[in-house]
Order: sequence, then C-alpha cells, then structure tokens
Amino acid sequence: MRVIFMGTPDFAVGTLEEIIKAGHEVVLVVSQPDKAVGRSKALKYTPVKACAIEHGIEVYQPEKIRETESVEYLRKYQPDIIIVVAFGQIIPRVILDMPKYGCVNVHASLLPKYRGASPIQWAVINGEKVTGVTTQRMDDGVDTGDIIMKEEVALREDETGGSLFERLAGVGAKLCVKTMEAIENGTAVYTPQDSSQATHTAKIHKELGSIDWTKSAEEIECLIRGLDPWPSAYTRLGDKILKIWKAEVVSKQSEAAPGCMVKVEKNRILVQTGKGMLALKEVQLEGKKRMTVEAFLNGCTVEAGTYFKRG
RNA sequence: CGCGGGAUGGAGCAGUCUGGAAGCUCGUCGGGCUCAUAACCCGAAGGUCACAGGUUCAAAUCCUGUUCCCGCAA
Repeated sequence: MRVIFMGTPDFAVGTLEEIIKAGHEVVLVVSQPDKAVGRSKALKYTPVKACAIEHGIEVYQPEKIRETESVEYLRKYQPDIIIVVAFGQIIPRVILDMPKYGCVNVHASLLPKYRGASPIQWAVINGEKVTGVTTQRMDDGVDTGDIIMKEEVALREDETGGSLFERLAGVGAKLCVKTMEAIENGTAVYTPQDSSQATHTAKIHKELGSIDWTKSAEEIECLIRGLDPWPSAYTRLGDKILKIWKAEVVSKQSEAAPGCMVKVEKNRILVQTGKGMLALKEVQLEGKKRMTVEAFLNGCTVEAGTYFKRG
C-alpha cells in the first residue's frame, strides 16, 4: 500500500519501521516541527523525522495540518492509507476522507478506556493490572473511531511509564501491520466503541509529579512508577527538590503526620503517608545524580522526624 | 553563548571564601566479639583532588581555557 505516516515521538518510530519492513511503500512522513530541546536549546529532529531520514523518506512538518496548504500537499501523494501514531495534532475531516482506506490510528490503551493524551503513564499511575494497544479507524472525535484490533498487555509489578512505553510501542507496531494486512485483504472488522465506557486522560504536566503525602502509599508508589522516567515524582527537602525514583509500600502505620520521615535506616527512609508508609529506595537531589538511598545517606545527614514539603 | 549546581580513594560527601601535611560516612580486605548478624570492636589497602596552562617558596584551594555530568526551562 501507499502509506503516509504521521507521528512524532519515540513511540511511533517502531511502527514506522515495522511498516517499512512489511514492504509497504511509505511515500511521505509527516511530523511536528522541530523544537528547541535540551540544555543547549538546540533544534532537534523529532524521533520520527530522524527515522524517516535514515530510510530516505521525505519528511513534511507543517505547523498546522488542518490548513489548506498542508491538506493539498498531502493530496499530491495519493495515499491508500494514512497511519497516525502519536502525531500531536488533530486531523481534519478532509484528510480523514482522503485515502481509500481512511486514517488508522494506533492508540496505547484499550479503547474506549484512556482516550486522550498520555494513556501509558495514566495506566501505571492508576494502578491498572492490564492495558494494551488499539487500532482504530479515525473519525472526527479524539480516539473515538471504530475499533479494528486490540491487544492486551499485563502490567508488571515494577512497571514504569518508560518500560510500559517501550513494550506498548513494540506491540503497537506489530498490531499496526496486522491491521493493515486485514484492511488490505478486506477481512478487517470495524467495531464501534461503547462510549458509555469511555474514560479520558489529560496531558501529563510536571506539577502532577508533586507528591501529596496525604494520599495512600499505594497511590504514591504508582505515581512514582508512572512518571518514571519523565517528569518524575518529587517532593521538597528543605529548599531543594528531591526526586523519588523508587519506593516500596510498607503497610505499617505510625503516629506521625503524612510527609514525616519516620525512620532513617541504612538503605531506606520510611515516610508516613495518608495511609501506610512508603520506604524510599532511590532518590535524586536537585543538581545531583540519581542514587540509592544508601549512597544518599552516606553524604547527607537526614534526621528522622523531618518533614517533606509539597514541591 | 537561556538560568543554576557539580567533577576530591570503589560509592556518597566535607575541605576551596581566609593557599602551607588528603578528611567524613560507607564499601572492600584482614583480625576480634557473638549461638548469630545487615550489629559492635580493632587494623589495613586504596586518591596524578576532571583535564591543560598560569601566579607563588608552596595550589584541591587563586587566575585563564577545555571536557564531561546533573537540576530548571522547553
């Protein structure tokens, strides 16, 4: 098939590669404009763009895909299908209707659950046991199209946003190719979503990582894993930000108020939460590298009874 | 040149302002105590103080340049 691929971050790269490997003709890759990234604020290619260049595929980076100019640009390529994976812009009706087989999206959740921006992190934050990937034929709404295929993925005990991201990207890539195959063979089945079961997720903001110690230890622990590796869960120790990378739930209580470091042991710090305690195992102080609590305590004296403050 | 923190034995840090013998908490190794231990006691090894120049009788420390790491911001 003649394919136009639209995507931006790492999550989409695997799918693009899998499509190429499957022998489809990717005639154009559309990605968000390059942005200034990193400490040096240098312009950086989007991961999808970098991949496209490696494969010698033309790249198009419109500021707004819905503008007539962009639409006409795409039309020239006469795609059979447009594959959209984490592109980052809303696709207008004219484009949805352009290819013979429409626009197919790979979404990192089991639709209709977790429609929207950051389904992967939210699945971890909410402590889900199972999530997955869905391919859908896009319609006017955001992630509301008819479902073509789904694949479930069970979350692991120590699943992080990053680890789930990688696993779902892999699953999504293969599912996308399978979906395209079914569409081409005419065996694809389109199932409308049960919108009454839908849930939505908001984009992840940095402030979401600010730990509310009055929540339960379980909730906080899920938040820590969900926001690893970005933007990370954090709290405030004195006047410095302390990121927390790893912690374990301890189902004991203490008399202390939430946020209090109840006990400082050799390789863990017990913190009282709204329900249960959290044993910090790996942290990172502002300006420092990520390190185990044991190493952290070697150079930094922390008194039991000190309180963490809301970042 | 967006803002800021940092580079000191294997790990995490102090010492730098006010130049003048390399220190702390751990780890490692050896020995002791103990029914036993991640506990305790004694001892030992291990560092061109990121790199390159400069100032000085003397530089981890002052000056200049370079590299790398991290937080913020995006």
